[in-house]
Amino acid sequence: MAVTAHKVPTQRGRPRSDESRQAILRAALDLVADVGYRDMTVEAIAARAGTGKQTIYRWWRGKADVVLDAMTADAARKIPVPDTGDLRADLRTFLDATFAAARRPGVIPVLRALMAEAQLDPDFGTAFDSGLLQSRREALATLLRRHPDELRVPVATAVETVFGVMWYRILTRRRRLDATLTRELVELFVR
Amino acid sequence: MAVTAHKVPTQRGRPRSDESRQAILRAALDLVADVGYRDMTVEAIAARAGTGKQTIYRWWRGKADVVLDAMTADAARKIPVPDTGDLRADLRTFLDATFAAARRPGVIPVLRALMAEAQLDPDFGTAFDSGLLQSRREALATLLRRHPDELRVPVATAVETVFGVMWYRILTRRRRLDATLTRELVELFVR
Amino acid sequence: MAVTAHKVPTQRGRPRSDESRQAILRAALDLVADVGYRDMTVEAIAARAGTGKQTIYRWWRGKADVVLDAMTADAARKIPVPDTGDLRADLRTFLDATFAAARRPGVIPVLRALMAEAQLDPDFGTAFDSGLLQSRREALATLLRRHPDELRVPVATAVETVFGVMWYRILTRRRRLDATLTRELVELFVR
Amino acid sequence: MAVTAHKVPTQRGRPRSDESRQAILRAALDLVADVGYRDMTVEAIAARAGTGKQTIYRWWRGKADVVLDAMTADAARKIPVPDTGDLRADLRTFLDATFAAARRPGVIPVLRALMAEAQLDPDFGTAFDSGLLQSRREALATLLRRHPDELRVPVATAVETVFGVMWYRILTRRRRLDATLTRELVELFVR
DNA sequence: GGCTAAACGAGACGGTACGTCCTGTCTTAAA
DNA sequence: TTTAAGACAGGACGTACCGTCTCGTTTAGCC
Repeated sequence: MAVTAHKVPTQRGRPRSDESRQAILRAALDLVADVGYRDMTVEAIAARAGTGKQTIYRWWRGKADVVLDAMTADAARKIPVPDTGDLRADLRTFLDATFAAARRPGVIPVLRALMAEAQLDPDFGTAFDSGLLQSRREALATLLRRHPDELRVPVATAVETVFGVMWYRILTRRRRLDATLTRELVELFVR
Repeated sequence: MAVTAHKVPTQRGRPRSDESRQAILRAALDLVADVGYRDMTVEAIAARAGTGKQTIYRWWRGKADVVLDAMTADAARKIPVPDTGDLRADLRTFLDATFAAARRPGVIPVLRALMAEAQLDPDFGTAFDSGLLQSRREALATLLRRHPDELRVPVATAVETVFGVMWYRILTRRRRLDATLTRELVELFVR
Repeated sequence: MAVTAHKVPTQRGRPRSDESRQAILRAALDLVADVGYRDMTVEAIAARAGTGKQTIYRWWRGKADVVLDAMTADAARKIPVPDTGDLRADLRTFLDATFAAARRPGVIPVLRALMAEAQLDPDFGTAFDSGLLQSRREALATLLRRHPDELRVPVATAVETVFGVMWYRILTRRRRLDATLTRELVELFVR
Repeated sequence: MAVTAHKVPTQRGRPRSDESRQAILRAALDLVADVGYRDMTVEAIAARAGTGKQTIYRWWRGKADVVLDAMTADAARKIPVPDTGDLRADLRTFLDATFAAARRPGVIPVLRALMAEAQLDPDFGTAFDSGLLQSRREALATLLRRHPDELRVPVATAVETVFGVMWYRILTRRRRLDATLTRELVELFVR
């Protein structure tokens, strides 16, 4: 077989600095915690990261994109979809893990900021929904679809309701996402 | 001696112009519809209303406050809390009316903007939650508390879940708030 | 002779408050001293005088007018034009008195403010020149005109030169207006 | 080793735009002529120059500074100090040139504005006096100091008196600065 | 090792809105 | 009719960021 190198144009010029990239993501998360998302500016991110503003605009579309990237990059957020054959147990496991992830320090302010930005910037809203939100919905839907007969409502409705109450508590800073809520939701949805 | 000496401090100076007030509220709603909440500025509200900026800042804390006021002032938003003794019927009536109010033209963009602002501005968030949101929760809670034994979950959880799924659909611009959702929710919560 | 009241139309309504008038003039002078003419506002004058802004605008055209009024009202500023027959003596007396008046506390800042305003506001400039400045020039001209032959330059030039050096020192906050200057000027102009 | 290690700190960032600088100075002079110094705003300068307001505030302290810069930058204002050995001739030459410079179109309104601002803003006053005014005084003092015995008054007094009458005519918009005044002043000061 | 090219930091740029301040006018009740 | 009070439309202030640009510098692959 012929070896055609024509497809990789061997990038020229100085490569992207991963050091800067990480400093920016780190600075963004720090600033959300320090001054809040609203008062965090691209200039402040650049200043704290020790980079130029242009470096941020070169790789992201704005501060919302940076924060979303920082959040997504956090690999520890992976939540497994259990499959023991027992819907109640699987659902309980999934919800406990989901809520635990949201309770990790610093996560809720970021989620609130991202959801807010999604309302204000249509493009970001689309990206946010079809990215982070959709992946969560898919995970839960996959779990629920294995036992459709045991549910009191269609899978799609169940998914929106579960994440609905979760986001409602996050956005209104009301009650915690804890085991009690898990128990109540399991009881609610499973026949 | 008779009671009523309770000081009416004889207002001094030129009274507030109700004409300006209404022009401002109107301009704000128009602008949300025209350019979106994010791109609406206090300057633009003042310009369209034919007032000075100072008149806005004198009576409101910022554009979010104006929009909230404009929305709240709309008296047609009153949703009655039915009490026929039949939980399913009452709940169905209440949800249908609630969803219908939300579906009125121009309402959803405003709700999205207010919820976004509530995330970005802590003070506004508090005002928004303990105002508009709380009044809705109270209404539904009042309805549900009449039949605690027929619910699968505590009243508080039911309330948050119902408004959770409603807001989730609003914020993610997903499926409509319609009779189907009403039916599913009634089935879900009522034993 | 008959007493006909027809010429005094017996003014109706509340008479002008002289108390307010004096409070305003006083407040204006105080404020020039406290914060400087530039940072003195009509609002501040009204506030310090305990009057409404309208009362100021009803009787004066702006803060410059108030200050000019306050300065002019100060009757102690009257400078006599001596006439002993001795030009040198008369001139010396006049200049000493003129310089002494200018040296009184608080006078120079006010003069500087008025001359500045005269540059910025053409109307005020005209009023200022044909009022305060002109009366001073007339006084000196009257004095000098009695001895035209003893002067090295025409009266008009002498007048402008004398007040020129006086104002130059005032406006540039340079050397004091004192007896040395008087002596030098007398020597300069009188043959 | 050779001397010259004296750190030229390798300028960083985008260099100042000389195009913008000149556009701003030009716009300022135009506006003084068009609407007068008082009604000229920084915003209008920026608008006419096609720059941002920040660019003005980055390099000048306000409109007075800009106008002073524009006036000073005009190199044609250089007035030589003649030295023929003949005081009367030298003085006449100097004064004629000085007055001619002041009579150039557009100059007097600017001078009046600057002197006014010098009264209102203490910092600007200091800068103005120790800059433009001082350099003029020095020039004339240099000329006069060569012939102290021929003067009727001390050099310092003569200087202040000459510029005094000049400024008095400028500020009161009275008689022109012309050859007649030159002749009279020479006659006045030179023994 | 020199050359080309992209990314980098720095920071000035044109622009926009901010929230404040003051102007001069007005509208009220009280004197 | 004037007064104190204070709201009003208007408009400039000086600041803060936006997103873009233009510098000199750095770091890579290629010849």
